[in-house]
Amino acid sequence: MDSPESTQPYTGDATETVPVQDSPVFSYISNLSPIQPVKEPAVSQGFTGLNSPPIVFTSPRLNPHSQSSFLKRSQFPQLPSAKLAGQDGGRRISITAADRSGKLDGQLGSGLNTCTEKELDSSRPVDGQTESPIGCSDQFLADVVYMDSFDSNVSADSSLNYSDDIDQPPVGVTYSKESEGKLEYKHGARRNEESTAIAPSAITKQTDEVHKRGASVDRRAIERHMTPKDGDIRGDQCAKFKSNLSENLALTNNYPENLMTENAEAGQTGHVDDSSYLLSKSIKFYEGNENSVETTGALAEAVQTELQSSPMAAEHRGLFVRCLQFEDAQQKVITNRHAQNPSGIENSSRLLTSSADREGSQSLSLETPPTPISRAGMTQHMVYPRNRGNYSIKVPMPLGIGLHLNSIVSTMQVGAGETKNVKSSEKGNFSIGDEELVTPVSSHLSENSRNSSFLSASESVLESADDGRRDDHASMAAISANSLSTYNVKPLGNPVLCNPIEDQSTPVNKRKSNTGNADDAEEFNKSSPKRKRKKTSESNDDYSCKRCNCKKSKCLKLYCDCFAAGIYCAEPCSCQGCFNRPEYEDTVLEIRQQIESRNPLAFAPKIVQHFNEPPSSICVEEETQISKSSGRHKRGCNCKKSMCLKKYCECYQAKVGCSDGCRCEGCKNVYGQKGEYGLNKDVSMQGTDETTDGSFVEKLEMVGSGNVLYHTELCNPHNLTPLTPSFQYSDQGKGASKAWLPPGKYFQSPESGPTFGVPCIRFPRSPRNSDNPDMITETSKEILDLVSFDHELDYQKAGAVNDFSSGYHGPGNMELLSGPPNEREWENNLEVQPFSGSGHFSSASSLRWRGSPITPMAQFSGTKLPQAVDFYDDLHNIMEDETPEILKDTPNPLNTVKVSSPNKKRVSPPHGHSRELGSSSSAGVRMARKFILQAVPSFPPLTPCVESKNGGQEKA
DNA sequence: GAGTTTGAAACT
DNA sequence: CAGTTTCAAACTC
Repeated sequence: MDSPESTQPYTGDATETVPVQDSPVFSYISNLSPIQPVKEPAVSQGFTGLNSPPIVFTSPRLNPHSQSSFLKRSQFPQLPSAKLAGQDGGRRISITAADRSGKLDGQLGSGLNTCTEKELDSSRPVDGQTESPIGCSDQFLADVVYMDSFDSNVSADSSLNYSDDIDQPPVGVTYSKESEGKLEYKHGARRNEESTAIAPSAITKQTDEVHKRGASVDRRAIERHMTPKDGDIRGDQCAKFKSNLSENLALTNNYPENLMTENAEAGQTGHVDDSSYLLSKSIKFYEGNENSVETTGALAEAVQTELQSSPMAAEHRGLFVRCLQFEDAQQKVITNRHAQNPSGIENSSRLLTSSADREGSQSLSLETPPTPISRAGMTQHMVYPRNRGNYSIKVPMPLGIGLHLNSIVSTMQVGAGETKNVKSSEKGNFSIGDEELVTPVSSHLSENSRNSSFLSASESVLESADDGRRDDHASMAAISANSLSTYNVKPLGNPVLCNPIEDQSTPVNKRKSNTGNADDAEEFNKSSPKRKRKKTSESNDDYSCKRCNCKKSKCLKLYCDCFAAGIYCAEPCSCQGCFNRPEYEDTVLEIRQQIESRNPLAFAPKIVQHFNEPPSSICVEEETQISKSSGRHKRGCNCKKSMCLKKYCECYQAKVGCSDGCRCEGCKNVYGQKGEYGLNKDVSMQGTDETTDGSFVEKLEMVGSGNVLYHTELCNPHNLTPLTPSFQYSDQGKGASKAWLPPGKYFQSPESGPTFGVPCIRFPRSPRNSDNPDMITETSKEILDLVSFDHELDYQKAGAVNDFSSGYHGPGNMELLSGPPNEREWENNLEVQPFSGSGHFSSASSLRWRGSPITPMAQFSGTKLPQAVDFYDDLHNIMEDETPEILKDTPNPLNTVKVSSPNKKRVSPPHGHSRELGSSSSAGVRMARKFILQAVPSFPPLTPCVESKNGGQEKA
């Protein structure tokens, strides 16, 4: 692909790179617009302010070139302005362009705009934005696509947009209004640049008007555009987008001036819906929830296609790349949809795409249809959007970040093509179940219903899962497993992971009791959960994904397995009055935040893997071989009568042994009794005894290690913690960790990877991001370590090793930053698990972290989430290079979350340890902290990898 | 499928 | 933080 650089001259990014300035183009541009210099600062600020937005944008997968270009672009919006020269700022110009540009730009731009607005908001303390920084990150993500897609041109445009946004307080401030104006505005920006680059003079006129419009635009307008057809829109969008793109490109090349015009005319009409759709999405993100990313991804695909065919492709390489990233996912999704849901049901694309698709990471959201309600069946589990409030990322993360279990599931489903119809979601309209909740929800409802569609989970795939499918999905499952806690998706490789199908099926096993009751639930669940459940359950082993049967909790309490797992209730659920549905996204998020505020670890994966331990040792017990996984329950059980031999026991249910953290009486857990755990490993462990929550956990790593763990957690909603992507870090022991996780996994699946990948971090936790420890690469581990020590302290007691709940991070980070390192030695961690006398695990080894979507961190904008693929390298770069700065810069995410680091003990950073990370141990450590700060917060955000890379590259 | 048991989550 | 209540899953019949 072309390097952005090549395009740069074209766009006139002169500001960014010296070379560009030197270039004739630059000189030309400069001549055109004297003003340029002025804007530059603004633009740069915007980005900087954003913190890591740029990073976010970049997709992990992006090739370095593209990334670099991206960065440049972002940084140098000037060109456009310069072109416009006479005009005030790049803003107007871009705006006008938007008008003209029409849809294409609009689409791309929409994402961008939102982002910019958010950025503006973020930058402005005053603004009343309720949204968390995270939202911004999401936006950025969306934007990223846009930017990437257009190399030089785009970059310029993007830059313009940002600058504009920045300049314009009003828009940025009230993001609520954007609708049309934004669309146009945004869209225009990109095109403008293109056109402007060529024929700057033409553009300027309308800019003012456009700009005005944009400022005043109403979100409503956007929503309007998002009609039911939105679902279909996606498909159309792609096509339109492609066509437009191609046209634009052609025009641009030959007749730049014409391009503007055409776009304005044709593009607008044709794509209005799309753009609006995108816009709406972006808005949502902005608000904190939805991802525009998906949309953008779809667009990107289209663009890519276009590019490939078109001569211009070379120039737009960046775009192409992005498209590729999203492409797979989308395609899959689309394919699935069509195949399964002619109607255009959406998928919960958010989830990572099948592991098979590496690229898929993004795929997540791409597909989400605009349709308000549901996406058809796609995924059983929808993950919550993270952004709102603290929640980490939403969908945007297409790639990785945001994956929740649901997403994972969905993706798997999608990949398999198995997806079945979803229940209510498809219906489009469904009655809300609960009156009671309704009140609070109601307000959101309208919007949610519309928007929520993105999230809606469809389900069912699981059931269908045949064995064969399962295999295919296995990867998905793995991913999901990872994601459970974090978002990380595992790549296919793991057989261990539960099959998604199975997981889902599990629910069946669980209970049927209420099936018929739920009023609302029934509606939602029209599909007969029972059948499915039975099938799946039967076929599957004990584990299966359970579905809830809540009657009184509205599925908004941790009593609800679905809710606890960070997934939306789906068909299989027999819940009554369920509010844990995409339609009630806002409510769900709010409640979730509340819960997390009380207990940051609430959504953290319950099962953590002990770092040191081998993934699993197999012991024969009882009839079958029982694998005693190294995993342990985060908080431990409290069984008194079941002797930990029944599923009443969470440890047993998760198929993990009881640990010292358990308070059970008469433990006879076949997977490992209380006293047994840790004996082998560490002597230190013994001392710990039952620490309260968390202490024990710390030692453990997130799931990932053993197959058993994966299955259990992954499959079990409980285990899933999409929202809180936790990472785990395994630690220092790189080798050890690796052993667990096949490196290949990380890298291979882009899907998982990038976004989650790493680390994702769990995450990505999500999902939940990510969590698979396995997923984490060494680098990630390193990062994690760094982070971990920060967090560990706080978390240790919390026990939520994995979670990243925002709260934790915040405090944790704070402490780390300000605070001294700690007392504990990291070094010990690796091999020994240090439970320090305190009984807490040693931080180092445990590294865990979690990024909960919610975490304030997200606010940061996404920091960088490492992504699977290049992620590793990037991390190094980041760690060493920029990351720290960014982290520093970024405001601390403090969160609302309370931190309770129970222990508040601090672990000393692994001075000695510093992993290999960059080679520089000490430096690495430092870096790590910084990195962590950002990373953690932003965790959900998304495309860590890219950012990291970029950062590293840039510095380089 | 109804009812009971169990233990986590939530509440006080 | 401990005790109690609420809740839903697990289990039994």
